Amino acid sequence: MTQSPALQLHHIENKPLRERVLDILRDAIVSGDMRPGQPLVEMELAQQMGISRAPLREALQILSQEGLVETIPYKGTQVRSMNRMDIEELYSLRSVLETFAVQRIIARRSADDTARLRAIFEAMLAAAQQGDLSQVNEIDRQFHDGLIELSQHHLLLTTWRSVSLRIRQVMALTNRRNRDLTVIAYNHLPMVEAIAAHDEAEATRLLREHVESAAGLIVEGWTQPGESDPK
Amino acid sequence: MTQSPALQLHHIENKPLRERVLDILRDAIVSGDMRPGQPLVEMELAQQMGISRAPLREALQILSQEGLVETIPYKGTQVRSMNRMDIEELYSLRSVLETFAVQRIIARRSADDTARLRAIFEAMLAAAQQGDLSQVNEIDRQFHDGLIELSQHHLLLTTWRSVSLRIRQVMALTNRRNRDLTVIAYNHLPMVEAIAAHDEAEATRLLREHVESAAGLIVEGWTQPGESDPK
DNA sequence: TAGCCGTCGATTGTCGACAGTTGACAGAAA
DNA sequence: TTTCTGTCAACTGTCGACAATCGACGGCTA
Repeated sequence: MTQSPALQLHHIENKPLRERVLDILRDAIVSGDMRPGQPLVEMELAQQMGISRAPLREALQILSQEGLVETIPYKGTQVRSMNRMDIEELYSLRSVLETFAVQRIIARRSADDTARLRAIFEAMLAAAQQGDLSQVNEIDRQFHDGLIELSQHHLLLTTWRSVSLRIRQVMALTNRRNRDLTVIAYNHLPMVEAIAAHDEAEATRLLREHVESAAGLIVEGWTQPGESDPK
Repeated sequence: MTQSPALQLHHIENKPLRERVLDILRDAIVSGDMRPGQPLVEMELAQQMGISRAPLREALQILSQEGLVETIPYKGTQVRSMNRMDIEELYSLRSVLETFAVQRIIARRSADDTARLRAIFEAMLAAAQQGDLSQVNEIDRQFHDGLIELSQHHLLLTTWRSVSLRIRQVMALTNRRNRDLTVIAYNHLPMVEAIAAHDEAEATRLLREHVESAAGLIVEGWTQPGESDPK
């Protein structure tokens, strides 16, 4: 028998524990629930999740590679703390990567691309008009992730993931004052239009400006959280 | 007692097994001793090195994050194979990262930086004149690593490491015809001079050209090794 | 009192054994 | 034959126990 017809059972996925643990911990870190400097004791976490240390350690390895935690052999692991320079580096590299993505998008001149970006912008605007901050943030993330994806550069995507995770962490740790959400949303429009117009110079200029202003807002009021500044 | 005077004992280092294993495997891969597609069976490797599977697995995790091997849950790990597109992505991202580094170096306008680059160039030229291919390659690596280091951007350095490892692998897997070594060496001189002259436009143009020609040489005669091309 | 050194608890590193998953193969059913 | 199903071997995933390391504490000696 091939298959009884209409009944569609959905895929039950069986990830290794390591990956489920990874998702949980990563989420806790980038959401700010686990704060910089917080020690991650293997036994403790494993017990808490009801698993053994092996898969937990493997998850920590990966987080370490992603730059979210810091492990010192024979000493332990803690959530990585960031100082001003880390944040500047983060945002400057982000700017470089996104610029590269935009250049590739423009070079391809695909109408689908601009349509998708426009759609994301519309969604962001709608959320902004309803004053839904977290939704705006979520869509903003989609917008920038979208730029990278549309560039169709797999290695860039991989590299981006690691940078963007830490940016999310930084944003979660920053208590932003509520600026006007619709202004934030409209900030994205010129960039979409520049891409649609295949105007590389303008698009990259706008992007750089966009990222730099974002960085500025963050760096400005730092020093509170993970004090790893002085020496 | 503080210390008896002149006797200098050098540091005996005690890395976890995981890291020593990592170094060995990484080296075998980027040197081309382990070829793309080659399966890495945990039990086999562990036995061969006389250790247990735990630290070996942790090393494989990291290699996987570095993009040197590919792991599929419950199936296994193998040396990652690369097709033409992978190589194009590798070199295009490399170009972006190095360009960024050069811009930062120029912005800092440090005489020490240019002195160091000049010194590396001199060494490369000397090796080239003696026809020492592997030495030229080694110094070429130092040159490009040097650009990244001099940019004083820690996150960039981290990102670079992963890209440069895979580039080394690609180069090791390519049977280059022996071009004139002194020509290769002299190719680096204009870039050093452009940096010394703080001429950003020229420096980035030269760099892009440099990387693109390198990529061209590789991509041209590919298809031999890790055939993961078709579908 | 000041400096050295053994001891100890907490935590990470490593190991060997067992459980679960996969793909291939052989044999039963149609 | 062809299709399905049980079985098996080769792995990877997970576990609990043991070994090694580190920092701190406290006693010993000068």
